[in-house]
Amino acid sequence: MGRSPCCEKVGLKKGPWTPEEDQKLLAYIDEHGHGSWRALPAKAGLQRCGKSCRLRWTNYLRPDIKRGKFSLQEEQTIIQLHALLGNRWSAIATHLPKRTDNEIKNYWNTHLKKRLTKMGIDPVTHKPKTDALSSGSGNSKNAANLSHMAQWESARLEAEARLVRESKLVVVSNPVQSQTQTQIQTQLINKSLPPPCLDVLKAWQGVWSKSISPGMFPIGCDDLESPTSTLSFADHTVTIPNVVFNESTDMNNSSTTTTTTTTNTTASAWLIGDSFRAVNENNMQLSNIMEGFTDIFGYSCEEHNTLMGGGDSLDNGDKSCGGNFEENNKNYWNSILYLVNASSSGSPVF
DNA sequence: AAATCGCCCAACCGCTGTCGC
DNA sequence: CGCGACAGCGGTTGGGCGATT
Repeated sequence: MGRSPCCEKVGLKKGPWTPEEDQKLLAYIDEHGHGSWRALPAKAGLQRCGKSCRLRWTNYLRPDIKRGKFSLQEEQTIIQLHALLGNRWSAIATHLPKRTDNEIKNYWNTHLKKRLTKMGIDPVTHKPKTDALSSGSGNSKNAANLSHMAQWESARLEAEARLVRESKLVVVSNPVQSQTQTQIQTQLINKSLPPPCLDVLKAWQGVWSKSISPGMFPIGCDDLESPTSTLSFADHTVTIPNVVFNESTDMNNSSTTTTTTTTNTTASAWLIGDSFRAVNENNMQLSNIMEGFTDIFGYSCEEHNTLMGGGDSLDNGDKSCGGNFEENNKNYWNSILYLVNASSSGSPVF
């Protein structure tokens, strides 16, 4: 690996860029394109290394960069994709037009990560923190089991993400196989594979319902405060296209169709909200947690029921906010798959 | 008003992957 | 195949700035 000497060269400037330098770089790229980054600084009359120029251009000067506050939908996308991809910021950035990987990384580290942590969710695994369980209930066996399950969940999630990616690749590259792949994809969705976190959340419910008495909450939730957002619920309502898979049960035909509808929802939001709600609907602190989720994901359970068409997809006798795990599962993957499908075909990830 | 603290984010560092010779 | 040059990526840093004491 020949590591370039780059900025180690004497006389090259480091640190913040001046408006004059920006102007030079912009003018040069505007006229010639960036070409070789290494050769650019000399040609553009800049006392910078090529790497610094590239970074300045890609993270700041590029004309198609959107700056400023992240929208709610962008936040949701980041959280969902981070659950799938981890810290692969460039991959995540390909799904957020006009946002740079650096910006997304910074936003995650300074905002989203903290908010999830504050709500008792591990920002790495996107699962409820298990230490909260052990310290809150004293049930170390359950906590250990959950920890174990979390590991399996992580492994499985990775495999599922890979499957989805591969499916996408095949769809793009091989139209003959694409139908089969879509079937696999659909089977994946319909086989009641719980969405990420769901197993743990279900178990978590069990632990909580057994061990938590009113007013007693795990560490990490005790000091939970309402997130700082001042948005109203109405403001939170966002439109997220929801891919719906309609699978034919005809085994000879095995046809699978995919249609796209638009609903005001995102599946993972009410999944998690549901799990929390199921623990103890009357607990005040729980409602704070729910507020937190509502703030992060954009709407409440009640909203979800309304938005999903009066609870048609959720009822089946279950009056809680979506007790239907299969439905949750489908919607979670629909949501992820929408992101996948919505991405450009040239995405390096999918 | 000054000092301190904490947050944010642009920029840097160092590693890996890719490509051409 | 091996090597070097280069681009790209993710982790980390540190300066600026607003909030708090």
